[in-house]
Amino acid sequence: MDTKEKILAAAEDLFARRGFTATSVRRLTAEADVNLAALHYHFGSKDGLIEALFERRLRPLNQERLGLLDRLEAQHGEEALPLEQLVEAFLGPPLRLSSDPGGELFMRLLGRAFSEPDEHVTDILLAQFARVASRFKAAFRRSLPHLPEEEVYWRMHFMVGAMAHTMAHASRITGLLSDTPCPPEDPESLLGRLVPFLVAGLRSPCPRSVQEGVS
Amino acid sequence: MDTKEKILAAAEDLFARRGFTATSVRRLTAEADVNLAALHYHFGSKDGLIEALFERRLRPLNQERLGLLDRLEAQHGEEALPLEQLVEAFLGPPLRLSSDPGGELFMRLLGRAFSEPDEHVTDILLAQFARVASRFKAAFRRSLPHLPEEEVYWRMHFMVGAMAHTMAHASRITGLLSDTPCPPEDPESLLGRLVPFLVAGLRSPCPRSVQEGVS
DNA sequence: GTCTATATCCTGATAGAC
DNA sequence: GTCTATCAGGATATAGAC
Repeated sequence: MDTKEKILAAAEDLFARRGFTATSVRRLTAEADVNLAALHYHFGSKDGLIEALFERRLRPLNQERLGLLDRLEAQHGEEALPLEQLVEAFLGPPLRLSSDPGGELFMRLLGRAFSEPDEHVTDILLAQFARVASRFKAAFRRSLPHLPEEEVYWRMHFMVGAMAHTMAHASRITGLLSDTPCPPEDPESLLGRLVPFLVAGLRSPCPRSVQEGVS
Repeated sequence: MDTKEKILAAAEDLFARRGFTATSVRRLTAEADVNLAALHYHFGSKDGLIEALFERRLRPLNQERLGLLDRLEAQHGEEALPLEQLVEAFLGPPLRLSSDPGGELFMRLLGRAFSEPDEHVTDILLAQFARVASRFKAAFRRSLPHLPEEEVYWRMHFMVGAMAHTMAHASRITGLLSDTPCPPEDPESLLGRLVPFLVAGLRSPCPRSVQEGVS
C-alpha cells in the first residue's frame, strides 16, 4: 500500500470515528504511519484530502445509481418506473457500501456528512450529488403522479433522512434504541426493511392539509 | 440578559452554525460579549457548557412528550393508542421547537446531534432520552401488534432518521433538493406532511423477508 | 518523494488582582 | 462575579536538506 492510500485509509477511519474537525493531521499521519509533510505533498491541505476522499468513493457510487436508473428507464420506456425499484436504485448502492473493504467506515462518514455544519464538506456533497439528485427527482415525480411537486420533494427529503441516519449508525440500531440486543444487519436484509417502509410512506395518499387550495 | 444567558444564547447560535469542535470558547465569548474567564466560572469547561445547553432545552421537551403520552394512555386505557396520535406526541414537541425564541437554532443543533461523533454529546443525548425512549418503545409495540419486536425498533429508527434530518435542516428542504424554490414551512404544515408519511410506513405489512422463520 | 525542523497562530484552561 | 495576563500544548502549513 503506497503512501497516498495509507493516508486515505487512515483518514476514512479517523474522520468516521471522530469527525473532521476533531481529527488533526498529526494524529492522522501518525495513524497512517506516514510523515506529516507527506499529507501536504500529496493532497495540498487537509481540505484537499477531504475532497479526494469523497471523490474516490462517491464517483463510482453515483455512477452506479445512474446506471441502475438508465437500465430501469430502458426497460420501462415512457411509463413511470415501479416505485420499489426506483427506491432500490437510490438506496441500494450507498447501503451496500459496507460490502467493500473499508466501505463501512465511509458509509458512516457519508451518513453523517448529510448534517455536517462544515461548508467545505457540504459543498463537496452538493457537487457530487447534483446530477443524481436531478435525475432521481424527475423519476420520482413520474412515479408519484398523485402528488404535487413539493410533496414529492418533501417525501424524498424524509427518505434521505431515514437513509442517512441508518448509514451513520452503520446497519445497527443505536442511540435511543440500543439497549435491546440487536445485532448489525447485512445490507440486503436492511434494504428488506427500509425499502418497504419508505415505499409505503412515499405512496400514501396526499394529506388533505397540504393539497393545493387547502390551508 | 445576564452573563450566563448571554453565553448560552451565543453557544446555541455558534454550535448550531459551525459545530461543537469548530467553535472555540474564545470566539464564543467574543460573540456573547462576555469575558473568556466567565465561561469557565459559570460552566467549568466547554463540555460543561454543552451539557447545560442540552439540559436546559431537552428537559422540558421530554417532559412534554411524556405528558402527551400520559394523556393518551389515560384516554385509551388498556387499548393500543392510535398510531397517528402516538407519532404526533413523539415528533410534535421537537418539531415545534422553532416556535420558541432561539428554538430554531437548538432544533438544528439537536437534529445534528443524532449523528454526532463526539462521545460527550452522545452520552448527554442518551441520558436525556432514556426514559422517553423506553416509554415510547412500549407504546409503539402495542400500537403495531402485527410486527415483530425488532421490526418495530427498526421502523422507529427510520422515523428518528427522518425527524432528525428534517430538524437539522430547519423546516426547509436543503442540500440535494434545494435548487427548487421551496420556502421554509411552519411546524404545523411540516407535521402535516411528515406524520402521514411515517404513519403509512410504520403501519405497512411486515415484509416477508424479515418475518421470523424466513431467511 | 520523504524527511526534520520550524514558523505562526489558535486551543482550553487558570492564577490572581480587583 | 469580572477582568488581564499567561500557561502549556496543539493546530495547519511550509522551507529546505536529502
